[in-house]
Amino acid sequence: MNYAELVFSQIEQPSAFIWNTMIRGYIESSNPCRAFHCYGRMQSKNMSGDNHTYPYVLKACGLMLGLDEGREIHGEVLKRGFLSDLFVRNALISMYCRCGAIVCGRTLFDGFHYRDLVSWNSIISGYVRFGEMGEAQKLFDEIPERDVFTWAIMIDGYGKKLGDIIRGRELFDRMPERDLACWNSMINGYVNHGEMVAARDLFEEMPKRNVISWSIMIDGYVRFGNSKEALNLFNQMLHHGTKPDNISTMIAISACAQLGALDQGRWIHTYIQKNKIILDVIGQTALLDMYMKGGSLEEARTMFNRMPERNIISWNVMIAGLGINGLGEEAVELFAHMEMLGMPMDDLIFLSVLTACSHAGLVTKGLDIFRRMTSVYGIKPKLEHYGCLVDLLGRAGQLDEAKNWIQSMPMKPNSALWGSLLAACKTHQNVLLAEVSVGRLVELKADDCGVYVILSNIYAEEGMWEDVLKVRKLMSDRGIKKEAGRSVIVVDGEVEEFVSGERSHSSNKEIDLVIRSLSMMIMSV
DNA sequence: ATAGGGTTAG
Repeated sequence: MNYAELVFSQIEQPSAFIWNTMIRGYIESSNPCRAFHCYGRMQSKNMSGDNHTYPYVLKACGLMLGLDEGREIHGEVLKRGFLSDLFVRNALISMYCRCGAIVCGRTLFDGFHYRDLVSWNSIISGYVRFGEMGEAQKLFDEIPERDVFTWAIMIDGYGKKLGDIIRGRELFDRMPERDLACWNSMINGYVNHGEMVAARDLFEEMPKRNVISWSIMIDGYVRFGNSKEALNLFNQMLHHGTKPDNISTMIAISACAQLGALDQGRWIHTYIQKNKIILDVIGQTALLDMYMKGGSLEEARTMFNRMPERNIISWNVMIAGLGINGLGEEAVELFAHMEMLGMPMDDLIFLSVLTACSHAGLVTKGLDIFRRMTSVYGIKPKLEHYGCLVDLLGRAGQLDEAKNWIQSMPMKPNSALWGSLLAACKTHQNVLLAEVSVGRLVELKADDCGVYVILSNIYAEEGMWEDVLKVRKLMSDRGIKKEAGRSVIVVDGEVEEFVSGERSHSSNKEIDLVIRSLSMMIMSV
């Protein structure tokens, strides 16, 4: 497109066809705003659009959700008598439907008797987009003939999160011939409803797959917490010879991040570079996150420093990661840098920086940031922020101060908050507050083994042996057991999950795995 | 030329 712009700028008087080509180019490179702007330039050069221009420009308006701009074009269409053109009319209907002005689209649809399948499909898709399946179904029943688009639009609508997947499947089974997009829509419908087994069945059954089919499945597994299967599927996709694109690689990276699968993540990163896949900020942030979650602070730093564009989430990943790795000072510095740049702030960034403060024992700094959060940025602290504050004060031994915050906070403390207070009580030997915390944890049904171990340790240190025994007995009465640590690595292209204290792997392979995953194990504990 | 399929990260 850059090259096209260069050539275009050298043409003295571009024809309408050339203008149209430029506008189409912007749309195809997902730049509808520039497409619209290009049309503006065309007009300012006293070039008027032809019957091909309007559908393009209207599509741009629809894509950028520019209802006002779309109305403007509508006016011109009327003025120049293009409303009799079916293509232009359909484009107007589609524009209104995309922008949410379905009534306007419907008026146009009803106002003319010359309609084709595109008119019908456009208006049906408008109702589908805004969840009005009833009206969509009505039109679907009235339509004189249907093509593969018509069916696909309906299947897609029923496959939405709140849609009726059963009816979607009925349509899918009824339709005369299915193309790839229909299969993908149906599978995506199951994924949206969390029915991964049904999705997988269809996926295995479908005659042909493309990168979108694979992405839908891989994304589904990531979304429902089965990143291990997501990575297996991603590897299968490569094996099948389907080339991943920016979206599918990004999904795979987030799977790696979720698993802490650093090696596989690195491999994908290299693959991206080798195959000249262009990742946007989001994809790059996913990589950054993957390195952070994989514990490679150095690679994360390099990634962050080389990013041409960073948004609040990129900063957040960095600040949170530094904090978790004990580099609170650096996290706070980064946060200060953000403030200096006048970056927009949200509640999550404060959560990260407060966590960093508490891990590094930066009490004064943390309190200051907490105060500025409301006074300067107008962000109301949530339960999690109070949790950070309590953690911060607790770790620093200011247990009474922590207790005061708990008492004055406007919401009910949760188990994480009591848990962190309990941990602080252990560090700073406070039996009374520890007992209160355990009491609350029991109330919240969050009394796992760690809670009792801590409590009995506190008693032990105070020499309160009877209480120690009481706790131990309570534990066995309640059948509380120690939970296993988990970690995941990739061996010979297979994703393996590890559960410490469990012998699920064959013995010689297991030894190999143990050696190769030692560092992962340490990190996951 | 206008209508349908994966949009994501903390």
